[in-house]
Amino acid sequence: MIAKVIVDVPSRQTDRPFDYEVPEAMAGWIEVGSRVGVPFGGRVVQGFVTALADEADVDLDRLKPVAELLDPVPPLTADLVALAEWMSVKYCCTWTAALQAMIPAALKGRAERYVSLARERGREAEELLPGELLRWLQSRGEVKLDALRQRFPECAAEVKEALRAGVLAERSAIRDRLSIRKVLTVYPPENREAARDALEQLPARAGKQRELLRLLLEKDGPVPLQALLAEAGASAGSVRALADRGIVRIEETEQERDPYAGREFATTSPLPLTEGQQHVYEQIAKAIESGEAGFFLLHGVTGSGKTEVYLQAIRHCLNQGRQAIVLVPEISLTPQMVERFKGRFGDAVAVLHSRLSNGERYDEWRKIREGRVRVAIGARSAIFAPFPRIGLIIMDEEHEASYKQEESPKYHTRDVAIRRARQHGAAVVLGSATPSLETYAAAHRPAGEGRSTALLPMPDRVGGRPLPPVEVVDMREELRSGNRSMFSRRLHDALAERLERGEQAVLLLNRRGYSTFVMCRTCGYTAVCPHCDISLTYHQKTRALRCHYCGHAELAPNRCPSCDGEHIRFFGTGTQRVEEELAKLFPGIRVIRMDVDTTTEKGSHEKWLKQFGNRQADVLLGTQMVAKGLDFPYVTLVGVIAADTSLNLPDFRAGERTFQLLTQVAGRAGRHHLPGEVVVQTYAPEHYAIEAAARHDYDSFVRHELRHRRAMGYPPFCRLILITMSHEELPLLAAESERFAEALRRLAAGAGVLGPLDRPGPAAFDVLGPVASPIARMKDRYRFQCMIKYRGSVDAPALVRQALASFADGPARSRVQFAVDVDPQVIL
DNA sequence: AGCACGCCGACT
DNA sequence: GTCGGCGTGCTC
Repeated sequence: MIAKVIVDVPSRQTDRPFDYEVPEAMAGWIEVGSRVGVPFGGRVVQGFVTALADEADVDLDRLKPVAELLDPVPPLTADLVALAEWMSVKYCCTWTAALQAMIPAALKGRAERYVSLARERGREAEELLPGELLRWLQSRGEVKLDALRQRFPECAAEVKEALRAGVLAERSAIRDRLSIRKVLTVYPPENREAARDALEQLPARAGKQRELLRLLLEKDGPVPLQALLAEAGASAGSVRALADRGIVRIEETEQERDPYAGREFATTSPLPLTEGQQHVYEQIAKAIESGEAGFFLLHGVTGSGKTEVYLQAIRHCLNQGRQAIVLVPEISLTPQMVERFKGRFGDAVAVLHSRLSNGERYDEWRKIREGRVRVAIGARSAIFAPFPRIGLIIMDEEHEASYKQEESPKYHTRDVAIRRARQHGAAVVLGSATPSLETYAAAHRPAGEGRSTALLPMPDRVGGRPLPPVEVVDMREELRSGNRSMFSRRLHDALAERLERGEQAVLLLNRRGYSTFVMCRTCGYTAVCPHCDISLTYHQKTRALRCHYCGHAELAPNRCPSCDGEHIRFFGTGTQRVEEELAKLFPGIRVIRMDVDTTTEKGSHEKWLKQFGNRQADVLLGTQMVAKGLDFPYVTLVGVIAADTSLNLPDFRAGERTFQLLTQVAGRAGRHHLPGEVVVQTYAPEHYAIEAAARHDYDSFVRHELRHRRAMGYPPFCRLILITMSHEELPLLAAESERFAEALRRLAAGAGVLGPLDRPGPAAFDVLGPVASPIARMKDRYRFQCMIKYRGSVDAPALVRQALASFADGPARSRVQFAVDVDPQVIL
């Protein structure tokens, strides 16, 4: 039998299946999706089996056998292997990169090399190797090559020679980054009578052993060694002594790292659905029952009770014997959200989010793979949950930019979800109060043009509570009337009122555009990274200037390096300044500040929210992360400090992002019995994104925005591919990128689709550029980019792949690096 | 990505 | 005259 294996070597040249012979002993175990170690170019690398075949494509004498099978249960299912191939085609990435994105980091194995003395070569070994090294090897048998290198760094030449001569035998194997956590567990004696006798017979001076045994006899099952020691105040030696007497047993057992262990989740039962919810639920339920893929846009205002619909749809899906995936943006995977799902489905839920350690994430993932849970809830990578029969995929806050992965493979979770649903005949529910324009367009497209997405509107809030009134404050007006503070009089008064009434406020600092750079007020000098064309950001904690892109760090200067002036200013994180201002205006005010600085620590996010929920603070101040999914009954005021900072970004989605953020944060106020209000400060009160957000008017926003997008030729009226090219030498890069753009145009012309978007005909393909990238240099490499705009039935990724292929060869020294971003979400 | 094979400068 | 620099090319 032959296994086709994609090896984990991320290069375009090796990104195709290689053939290996399957040894007899593995035949019954190896499957499509198995992770294997295979000899490749003189070492063992990790790979995934993508197919099994009877015959090889190469000469049999070139075939090598699979060296090892790494897991008894394949980590990937066959449909995931196929999905990875689809991703590599659609996103112009390697197949192996797509496969790697599907498994937890703990399984990203690295080859480890072992050496031992070859048998019957003792004499030669004595000649070649220093005596000390030889004796070390003899006493240990097989050792890790790394360990040997560390122990005898000066013997490199001798060891190499011995390896070459075959005097030292070498073996390599893939080792997981992390094994299943093993805990030593103490098993109490099974025969209580005998144990009691043993207790009597323990020597009088073995006090600790006596104590331990007595404790153990009170338990009715095995006890983790560490817990027992802590309880008895004993050392491991005394337990070992008991074990040596044959009274107790110590064994290694696997332990689950359950991050939610020991937490009680109040069980919740289904709430009665409103008429609107019921209608939506029935449509989704019908789609699940049909067993065919179905797509829905659940367009529901904040507070319309989408989550309850999700929960009941999932219940229905589970009742059909199928599994469900719930996707949420990382930032809104709050404890509140998790509690709701755990409360409804208990232990049938696995939770995957970025705050888990690698080990915890691996354990949650194994629950999925081994069929111990039936619901997976998590951020974008949860779309790869290895379930066998998915019935429902829910994608909450569908418009969130974080669903696009910004590293290769640069996939969009929405597209992958739709593809996976097709494979499983599952229903996809995209939920949002502010759907992305792409999804909105898909749901309003006439039937028969592309995928058909059914629109499920939920325009009413549960309980009929009105959306909070939004007041827009013109900050230019404030300035004109002499208020130079960052708080308008209106927001100031509203805050004072909450403090007086003992209610709470959420303040959002739209931090995009606010940076933390350093500038000299005398000469205008700003600190920039020596390797990248980008300002350095200031980190107050370490007083360091740091580059976000390459990690370069330096100490912040006290005087201006350029003019030696003293007026060098650090523009601290925006939230810090707001916090200071609040303390000045309202002495004694209790503020919780949530931004990257205060939430990096594990669990800190949860801690702050809990404090705020317990009303231990008056104000929750933060960036984007306070806008999403929070639900606190005493929040009656939401303030947005500067609504338009994100409006002026040079990105065609700036308006859409601003509208979404404002709508979302406004939804945080007055969710319960106390009525809420929202104050939005801006320098552009007449902008349609701000006006529409203030009126809670999605339709009006979309009409404006679509008109704008059509005029400018942007999605959803076309699609984009951004290609970034980089090289150390600018002239070479300029010439090569020009050549690449030409190659693309030639290919498109050959396919008969080259031309601007307004070109007549069913398809168009336009190549803009090359131009210098917005970040023109990164990690000492210059960067140029081409933007492709296309519409209609063009296989644009295929054209890009073809063009790329012709640039793969040529002198390696002068090879330009290409990065392809299909459907880019951030154009900066 | 590694690792080996292959052609030109500073050493025993 | 050799050791080793890393430039190119292949890996079932």
